[in-house]
Amino acid sequence: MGSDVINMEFKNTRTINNLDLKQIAESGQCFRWEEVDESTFLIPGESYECRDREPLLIRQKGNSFDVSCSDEEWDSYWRVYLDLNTDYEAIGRLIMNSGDDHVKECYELGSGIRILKQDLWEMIITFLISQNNNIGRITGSVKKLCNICGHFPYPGDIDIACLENRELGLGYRVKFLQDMYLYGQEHPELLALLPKLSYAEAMEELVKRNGIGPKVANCVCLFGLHHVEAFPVDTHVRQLLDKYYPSGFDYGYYGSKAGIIQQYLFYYELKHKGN
DNA sequence: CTCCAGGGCAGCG
DNA sequence: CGCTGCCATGGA
Repeated sequence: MGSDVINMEFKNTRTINNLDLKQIAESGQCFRWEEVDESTFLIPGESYECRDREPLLIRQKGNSFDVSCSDEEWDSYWRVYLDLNTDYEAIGRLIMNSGDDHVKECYELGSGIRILKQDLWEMIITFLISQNNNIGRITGSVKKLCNICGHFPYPGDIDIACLENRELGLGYRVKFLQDMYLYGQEHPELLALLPKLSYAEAMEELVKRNGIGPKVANCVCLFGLHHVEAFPVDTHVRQLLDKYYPSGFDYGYYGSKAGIIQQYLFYYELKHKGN
């Protein structure tokens, strides 16, 4: 994909507040952004619904962003992908009025993070791979998975036997992916159904699948279905909750936006572990 | 060498 | 219900 960059040029400049590409790239929600340089990223554009969408080259200078796509592509896809329709100013005010010093510190560090609306199938597969794994290895496995067919493999795109290739580094998760790809082939209605469901209904449906438990399902809900009330608790979040909130975290205060707060907390925790 | 990573499952009691 | 051992793999 890197060779695409030399053939791309910026067509437009946009002003956007509360958006920091590098923070998002390091926030553990996307595994396929390609860092061209510290302020420029190449973001894959294909999705289950549109497999030939061009990638987005985007360069940040403060709150000014050079982008490679047309106005139409921006309005029909990238604006939603980058969650620009959500009022992050309001979330900042909510945090500042919370009386929670730790959340304020996390927000100070990662206020440019947004919850991306990524491809649903990609999130299902990616977060199946993520279980009991680390971000570097997840990134590697996803990249090698995409190299098989030149884009992220959707149901039917790959022979599931090739998932056993040790080169992919999937470990014991091979069975989970094979089961998921088989189910996706036999039940193509799943990807149309899930977006119609409520958060609770989507959770219930997702955890039926082999290898998807509460944490993976929450990540799919948060990053693939944009249920921003979803609050995934992984090993990092478990540790930070025990460390900073021994008497309990006030989820209720943030209501339907708790998942966004979770991402600020997660990013801060990751940063303070030397990632 | 052990421990850990954006966990979940099966097998217990 | 909750608890425990196990599941591949590679980097620290």
